[in-house]
Amino acid sequence: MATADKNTEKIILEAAKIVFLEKGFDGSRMQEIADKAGINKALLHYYFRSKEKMFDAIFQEAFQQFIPHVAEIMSSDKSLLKKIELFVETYITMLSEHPHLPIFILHEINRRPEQLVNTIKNFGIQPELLIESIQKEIKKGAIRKIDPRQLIVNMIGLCIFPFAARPIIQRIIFENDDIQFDKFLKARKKEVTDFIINSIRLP
Amino acid sequence: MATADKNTEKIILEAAKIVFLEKGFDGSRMQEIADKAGINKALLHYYFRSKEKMFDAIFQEAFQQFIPHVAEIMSSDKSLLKKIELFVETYITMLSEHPHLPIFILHEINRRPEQLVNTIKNFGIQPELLIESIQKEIKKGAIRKIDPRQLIVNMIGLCIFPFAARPIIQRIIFENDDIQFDKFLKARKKEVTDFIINSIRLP
DNA sequence: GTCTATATTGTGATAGAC
DNA sequence: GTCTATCACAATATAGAC
Repeated sequence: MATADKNTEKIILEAAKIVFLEKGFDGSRMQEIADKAGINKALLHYYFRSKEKMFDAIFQEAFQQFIPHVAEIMSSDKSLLKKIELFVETYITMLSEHPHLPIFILHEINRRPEQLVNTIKNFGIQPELLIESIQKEIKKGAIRKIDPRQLIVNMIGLCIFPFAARPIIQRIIFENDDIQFDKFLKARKKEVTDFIINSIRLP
Repeated sequence: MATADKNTEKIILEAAKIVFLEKGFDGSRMQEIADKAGINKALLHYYFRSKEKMFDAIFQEAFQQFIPHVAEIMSSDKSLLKKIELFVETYITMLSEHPHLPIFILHEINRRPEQLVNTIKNFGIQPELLIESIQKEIKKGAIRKIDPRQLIVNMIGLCIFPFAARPIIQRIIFENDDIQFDKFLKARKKEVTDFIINSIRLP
């Protein structure tokens, strides 16, 4: 694992990320992270002082990835259909590359909401921008009347849920076939886009 | 907590359920469960032998609740609109009463998929029934062409996601206001129903 | 910076009295 | 059935040599 040239801190962070994302804070062991990084436990503490501080570093990075950076997409001058298509496409692609992200973030935030909420605040997420941009579309008469917050939750939920529930869905619907499920995810990009577009078009 | 008349096993199970659902298996402590049940640790082992066996009892019950018992609803002779409305209404109401259920199930299954999948198998969930019933609607020309599996995932995801992501949504969109968020959930029943109906109606 | 050895506390589980 | 006391080991963290 200790791939030659990289500095130790990076190597540790990579190992920690894998373990934390798969097992969560409570289920992770410093020993396992050390093993995966090819070093010993003491070094972990030398670089990060405590398990919690190490976790915080990982969580911060993971959360930033998890929250869709949707402001740019939505504030561009593309058509609404294109915007939504781009959002869904981008988000599902990213999640395919980091499939553990959803349950990790969801579970950890649920464990320590007050504590981790500070981390959130620093990112300056502004849902108002997105909400306004949706409201504009409604006023223009481009889409039907809908609570923008409901729409946002729908869009994000439709993208995230299959990843958070993958072990269940794959086993119950796809008889635990990886390839089948991957096909399902690929098809899902268009499927979700269509689903959203249809649901907000005028009656 | 030890409310007089109930037998000890029930009392333990209730305490265990609260702790496990909030903190997960890895984050839960036998001591905390004992405290909440108003007894001592030794009794937990007297009744359940191990933490794992106790957890299994809780998980089994929780999972049964989590999987929507949708077969009855979908195989009735109500209109499709009514079926979907009933499904969404029932499911969101149940989740409102057990808000920790989604992340708990999602996280635990992700931790030990192989192990917990056996528990699933015993429930004899048959998605084929639901899939067929959707396909019938498509053939009738009642709804547009859509992969039934995608539609099922959409329906369930739209219901579950706000609960799994509640701590984030509530803080980012609702400035951590409980009442606002509850209103949002209440409105969501109609909102999700409309969203689905619109998205599958014929072009 | 990196290691070995060790301190210290936490935690699941059992023994045995009542 | 329920309790107290205790075991055995796991896990975070630190001390100190190199």
